[in-house]
Amino acid sequence: MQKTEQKKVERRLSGLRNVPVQARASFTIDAIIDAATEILKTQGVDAVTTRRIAARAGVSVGALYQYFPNKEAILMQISNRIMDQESIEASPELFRLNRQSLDELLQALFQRTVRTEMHLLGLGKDFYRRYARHMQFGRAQGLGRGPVSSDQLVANMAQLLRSHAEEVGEADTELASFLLVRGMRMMLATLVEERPELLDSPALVPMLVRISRAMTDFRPRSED
Amino acid sequence: MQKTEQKKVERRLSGLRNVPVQARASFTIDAIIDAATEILKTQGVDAVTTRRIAARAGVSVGALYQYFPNKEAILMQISNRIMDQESIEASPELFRLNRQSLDELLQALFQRTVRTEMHLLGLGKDFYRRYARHMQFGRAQGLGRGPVSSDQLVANMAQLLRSHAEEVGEADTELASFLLVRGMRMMLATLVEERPELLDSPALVPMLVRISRAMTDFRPRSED
DNA sequence: CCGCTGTTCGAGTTATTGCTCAGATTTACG
DNA sequence: CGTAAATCTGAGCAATAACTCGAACAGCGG
Repeated sequence: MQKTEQKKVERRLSGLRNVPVQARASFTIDAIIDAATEILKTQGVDAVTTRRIAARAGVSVGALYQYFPNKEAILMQISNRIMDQESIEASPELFRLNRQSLDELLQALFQRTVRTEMHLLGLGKDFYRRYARHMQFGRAQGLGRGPVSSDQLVANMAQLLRSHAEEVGEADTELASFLLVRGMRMMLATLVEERPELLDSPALVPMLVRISRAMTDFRPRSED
Repeated sequence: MQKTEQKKVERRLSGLRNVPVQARASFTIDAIIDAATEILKTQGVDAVTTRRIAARAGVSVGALYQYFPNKEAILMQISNRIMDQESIEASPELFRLNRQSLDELLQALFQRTVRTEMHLLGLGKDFYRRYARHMQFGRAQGLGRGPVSSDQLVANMAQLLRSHAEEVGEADTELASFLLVRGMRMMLATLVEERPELLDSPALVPMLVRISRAMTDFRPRSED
């Protein structure tokens, strides 16, 4: 009883069905994820079936369902792993820039975003659209420590904007932070997906900075 | 032979398998689309099966495959119809603003975009993500007459920007127009999808105008 | 009213899928 | 070495899907 309850809680957190206790089980899980990723890359989402995953991973279908409640969970796990990995890599840099120039922080954030989206897109367009793109970050991409949802990230950005009030002014910080975090991500994602060659334009970074300013700078315009 | 070739061409253009010549066939096609739309709205994409569509439309599966090469084509047709309809509605207004203020044109464009995305999202999130969101406009949303692809729309915007050179300056107009057309659409789509309540913020429209300026205004900054 | 073409029918074909479960196998550990 | 827990097996179940095709039916020009 006690143990079953415990497992349920852990399942919630990890997205797994059973938590592996022996080493070989962890290998199996990795093999499954790797196999699924491989099939995804080479044959597309629709080719990712439980049978094929099992075959490629060198295990049986049963083993697969020992740890994943369903096929979707595997695809999501792939997305999550990449996002987690990328945001862990990005965290130190962003944290370092946290209390410094807002522009620099945002630039770094955008650069990381592009990296992540390219990585995810590399796993195939269909997968990207159905699973990766809309997935929210489960952990912080910066600005904080510990697990942080995408909503939380928006909230953190709002607070950051308020703390930079002197160079930002006052207005709808909620809207601004949402567009800054989610909107810009989608914008960059579209760029990555449809016109990757434009990423090399020297005009891009300055433009992004200006867009960020347009989102954050609420001070009355001198020119108007 | 001649006729078969002709049909192939028409299929390409309309996305249909056979072109209806009698009136009842057109009714059937409409009934199919309507039925599919209804199921989509009430039960989600995965519930949209050929059998169910046929049943609800009061026809047989065979009739369905007479006109649509496969199920996807039906879903796409739904997307396309909405986009076509919306852009036809929008065309006069945008054309009228074409040679006037750039800001006003863009504002109108964004407003229309929000409308369209809300309409599409109303058909369900999964459908929106899998079929609608990434679909490019098959016809002009404005700025021109006749069928215009999304790429063409970007090109038109680029030209428009160049024609407004005096208030725009010179730089990467290609990047700017892409972000203005596609990027902004995705940004607004995200807003519509995730935080529709922010659409009512009085800060939104001014912010969008400022963002557009940040994308288009390449003149050297006086403050820098 | 004939005959031709466009249209509709819907049972049947083919295929595959996600997932279960009873039992075999491996590991941990006293 | 023995036993209980963890792990793995894979044939088989149940479900349902997309799509075909030969035959029936309806509209229309002559």
